[in-house]
Amino acid sequence: MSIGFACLTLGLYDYQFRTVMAKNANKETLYEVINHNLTILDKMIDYCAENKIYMYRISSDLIPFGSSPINQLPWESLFQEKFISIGKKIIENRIRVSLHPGQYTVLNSFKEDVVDRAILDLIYHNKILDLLKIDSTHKIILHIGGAYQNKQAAIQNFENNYKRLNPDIQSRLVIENDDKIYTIEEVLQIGEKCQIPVVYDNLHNQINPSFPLQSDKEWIERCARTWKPKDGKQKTHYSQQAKGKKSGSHSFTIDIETFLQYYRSTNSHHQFDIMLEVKDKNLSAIKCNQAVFDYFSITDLEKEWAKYKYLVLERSPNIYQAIRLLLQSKKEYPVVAFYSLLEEAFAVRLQTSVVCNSLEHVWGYFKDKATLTEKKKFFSMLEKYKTGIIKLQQIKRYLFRLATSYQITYLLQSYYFEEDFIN
DNA sequence: CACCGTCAAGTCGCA
DNA sequence: TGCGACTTGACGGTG
Repeated sequence: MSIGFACLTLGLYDYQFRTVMAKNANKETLYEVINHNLTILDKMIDYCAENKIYMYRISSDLIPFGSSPINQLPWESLFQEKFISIGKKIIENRIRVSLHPGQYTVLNSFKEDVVDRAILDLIYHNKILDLLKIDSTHKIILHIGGAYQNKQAAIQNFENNYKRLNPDIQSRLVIENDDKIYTIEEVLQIGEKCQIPVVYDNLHNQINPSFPLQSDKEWIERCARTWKPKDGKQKTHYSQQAKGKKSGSHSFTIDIETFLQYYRSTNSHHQFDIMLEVKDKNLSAIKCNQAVFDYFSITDLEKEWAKYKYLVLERSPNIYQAIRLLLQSKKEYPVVAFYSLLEEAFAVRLQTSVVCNSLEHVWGYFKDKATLTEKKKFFSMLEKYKTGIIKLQQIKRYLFRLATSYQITYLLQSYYFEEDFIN
């Protein structure tokens, strides 16, 4: 089984997808953006393989306006070879990919034009998988849609419109319970009736539950029966509620203890795949994979530690020391303790004096190389940060520029400059 | 260069 | 009946 992440990465340099606004969507711009996005996708697949992450959701934004007449570029033929080579890489590395049309793709609408656009959008998503030349174990995940004050009629509408889809699309389509309208019981009834595999989403079920209540394990077991051999391994979605945020918001990271509890209570025989929905994306995917699979070792923890260390030092020198100690014995594999300590560190509020201490540590990489001007600039920024004139982001951006110009690989490969960690 | 409004989709809930 | 919220990250104009 596999544990994967969705669409984007954190802490990696130059892995950003580009988008285009409708008014700028001319052929030249579209060509450049699609070409760029396919290059990024190719790098993402490499990244997954290198990190032993065997599941990845491809962003629907891969081809801007991919299902809209705004995009008049014959991108399928123009980029055919690029798709094929990425597809080969996906197969060679045994990575399972998926696609997830957004909330605005509504197959069960009572407005014919909305349904037409939904079908075009599913054709677009299917086309990506076709161009990659990968089979029907690589799925397209869809929600049922609106309720329109008459759920039974709306469900019937979904079923009717599903039957209008091309069998190729049907063979790849799977349906999922959502956080507002369709519960897992309702989605299962549709899936069982129409032979559509069902993806169980634990958080959606938590906030939009089906009565009588059943355990995650029970729902997952019932969903399992909707998955046929041609569909590949059963897929599920897993996320945790962000504390203090509104219901349904995904947590920043996956709490490893909570995850393992869920994992052990549901997936002890490795019978299904898990797509994580979490803000820190690839980082939680690495964490959960390392916590579950025996093909990781202390060396892999050390590699992750190298990337996290200055983020930990800038929050808690005590936890920094504790992790150093923890990883000293090369015979153990203290994966849960390691990630629990990381989580503990990220819960610590930034304190200016501690942050400055770590900034000076990082400055250590430059102090023999930097020019006098650069040195002056850094220490003047440090003073401005101490007095609250500038933000941490600004001084880190400066250090990132230095790391780039002096090619300090160790820093450039770390998560230290990732701005999503600063809040 | 930092900051923040805008974009793009369909449904639903609240004036 | 109409309009804002919902959602998301990147774009792109402003200061």
